[in-house]
Amino acid sequence: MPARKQTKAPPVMAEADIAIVRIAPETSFKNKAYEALKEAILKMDIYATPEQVMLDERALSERLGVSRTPIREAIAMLEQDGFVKTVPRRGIVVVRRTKTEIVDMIRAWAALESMAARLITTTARKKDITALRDFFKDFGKDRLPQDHVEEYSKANIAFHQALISLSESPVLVDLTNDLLLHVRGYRQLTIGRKDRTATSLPEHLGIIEALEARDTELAEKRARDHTLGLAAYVEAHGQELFS
Amino acid sequence: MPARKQTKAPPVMAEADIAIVRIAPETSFKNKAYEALKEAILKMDIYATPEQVMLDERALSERLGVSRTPIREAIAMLEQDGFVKTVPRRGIVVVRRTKTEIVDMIRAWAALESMAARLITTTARKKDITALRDFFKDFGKDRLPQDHVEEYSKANIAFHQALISLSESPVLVDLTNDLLLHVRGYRQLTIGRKDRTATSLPEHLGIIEALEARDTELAEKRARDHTLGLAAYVEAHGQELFS
DNA sequence: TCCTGGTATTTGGTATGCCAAAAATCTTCC
DNA sequence: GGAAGATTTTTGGCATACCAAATACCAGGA
Repeated sequence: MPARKQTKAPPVMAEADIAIVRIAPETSFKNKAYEALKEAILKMDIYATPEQVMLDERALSERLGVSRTPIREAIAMLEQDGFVKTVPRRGIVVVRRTKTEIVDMIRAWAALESMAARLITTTARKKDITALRDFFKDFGKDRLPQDHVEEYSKANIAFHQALISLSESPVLVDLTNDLLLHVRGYRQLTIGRKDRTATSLPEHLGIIEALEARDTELAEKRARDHTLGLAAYVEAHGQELFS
Repeated sequence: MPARKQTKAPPVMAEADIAIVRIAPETSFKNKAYEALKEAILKMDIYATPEQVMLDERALSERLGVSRTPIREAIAMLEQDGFVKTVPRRGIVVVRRTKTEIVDMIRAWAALESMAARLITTTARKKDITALRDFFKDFGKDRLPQDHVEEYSKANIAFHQALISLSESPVLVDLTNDLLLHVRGYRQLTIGRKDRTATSLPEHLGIIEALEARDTELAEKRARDHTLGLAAYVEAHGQELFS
């Protein structure tokens, strides 16, 4: 049996020199494809176009410069996430949610966030809670949220995510983020549009106050009612937002 | 170019005769593998063995009689579910949850279930709510739950799932089921063991009563507190249950 | 012109084979 | 006998080829 030639130079370097960077698993193509496709799907406004958006394995593999195999694995993952649905010999379709489904998701979000609020009152540090106000420091009497809907919407999302994070519950954080990704698919519904924006800020501050006061029940209720309010809003005014 | 021979007989049948059965997409190997592996993982007691359980793509493909491709796709899906974690050139390991993680999951479960309870008070039919009692009809003064822990545990799970279903919220149902699958991994913790079993039944009945009374706040509170009680129990007595 | 049979093409599903990194095993030299 | 080093084996990652079902497309006939 012929010996395999060795081209690798002997490692003469000194050990334990710099903090080992964990070698960076250099994400596989599968994961890269997953991230790329996920971002692409989230970026596009799937509710804007009349006909459903389809994906093509081969086209994607060419665009991303990899074979179909990792693409298919990425698609399988996206399907688990509910972003995509592959129909046997038809194609891969980007899932469009109905108004009912979105409302349903927002309710679940409300449930998770109210639990987060509950937990926060018992574990979070005062300064971290107070820091939540910073998300809205750019808004006030002289700069109304309803006059900067886009910007306020971003602050809104950031606030909610920061809030959940304070619960220090990975499960709540992950589940909520997943839901948020789906809900945010609706561009037009920038998380409570102009008319809701006005009441949004005071409610947020109310939540923060309850958290600071360590009033578990009140914080939970306010967090829940706030998000349920959004659900009700979408349910009532959602017609025009959906196809 | 040679013509492809046609073996299909011409369909001379009368249309609109029998209800077309939609052909049944005959789940792909990928999905079959997913289901099979998922069930296998849930069936095994991963917390019983000292060393972590590993899966081998090739071995699995042989066992299931399919190639590695569908197996890998199934693995990718299971990884999304959090049941499995594949380490690049090491292997595929069945994820073991820590006590903290389980407690965290139960809290999320509590959040979702309390929201379900809330919704139920406003939408469910009286008879459906009352039917929830049936799950415990085999237990009473003469047949205490704590004397039939295994059986009661099954009724327990069934009750909770039926409860959530009554909310008619697919999102709540799906999210809860996913969490349940992970939580149930702990065989030893048969969802509140003997000592908790005693208080479990009355609490369940309390939830049902609140639902029947359409007392939204109370139902929510009872549902939440009941499950949070389990979380607290696991957090307090979980040491001996985990490695 | 429009329908019809049928072929070509498209598309996801699956099987295989090879690669490189790691780990396991074996060699060899001190 | 032990340890460093080379080799084999294992294992997941990826590319490729082929299949069958579904569809698109096209020619021929009423």
